[in-house]
Amino acid sequence: MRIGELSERTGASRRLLRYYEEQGLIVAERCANGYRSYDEPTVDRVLQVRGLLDAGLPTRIIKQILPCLDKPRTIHFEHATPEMIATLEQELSGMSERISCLTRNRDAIAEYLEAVRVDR
Amino acid sequence: MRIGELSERTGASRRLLRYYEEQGLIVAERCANGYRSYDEPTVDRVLQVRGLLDAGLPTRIIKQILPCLDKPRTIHFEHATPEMIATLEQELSGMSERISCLTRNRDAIAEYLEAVRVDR
DNA sequence: TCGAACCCTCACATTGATGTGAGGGTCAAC
DNA sequence: GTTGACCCTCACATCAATGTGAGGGTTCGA
Repeated sequence: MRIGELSERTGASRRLLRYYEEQGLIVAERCANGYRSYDEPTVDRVLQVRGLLDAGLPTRIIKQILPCLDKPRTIHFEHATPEMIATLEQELSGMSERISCLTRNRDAIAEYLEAVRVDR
Repeated sequence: MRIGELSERTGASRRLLRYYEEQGLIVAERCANGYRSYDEPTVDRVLQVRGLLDAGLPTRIIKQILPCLDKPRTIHFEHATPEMIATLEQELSGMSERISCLTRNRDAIAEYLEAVRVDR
């Protein structure tokens, strides 16, 4: 699949897809004419990247954790250096904090909306 | 409390606190000499703002939802315009998506860490 | 009364994620 | 063989969240 189709299927602009590649978040084959060529799993990959990005993680971190999230879940020990583990543990707790903050606030908003709806 | 103390207690730089004020996220009294003066609840407010910011919400949105999140939970109907409600509903589902994406990935990371720990 | 440790405003710099546009190939269909 | 819809690279623009520093007041204790 070429960049246009990937863009349509993921909602990410072409520019952005090239940026993700530049950041090492996705990879692209090249056709003889220089066009980028993507395989099917890249679609999910891009969606996951966008989800994480949207959740506030920087590309730098996403790049680090993506290899651990591949399916089928092969444990890539090459990535499991002590620093890597430490980074992951740190990011893990950061994500948990983020999740609870988001959840707390989402629930508060839901509660507010509920109250407003009922009360008028 | 002055800006220095608030900064220390929240972990936000002085510069950032002034920025939040500029964005309408927090308010500050002024002393006779022009110094900013904050009350106790501002500490929590700043922490909440930082949590939301870190979770990926822009100040523009945070500013809109903050009034709905005040405790004691007074329903501020002035804010409850139809557009406001629509914005909130939209933001609500966005947050839910974010939460599930974050949760999914956090769990995957936890699982990975678990596997790596056991396996070596 | 001097210095340290605060505070102020203003304004320019930076970083990360994006948009936009110029200048130019490729390719299929007409 | 030209047109339209793709693709390429490069580079400058933008926006939000921050950093940083200049230039200058206030407060307070030695």
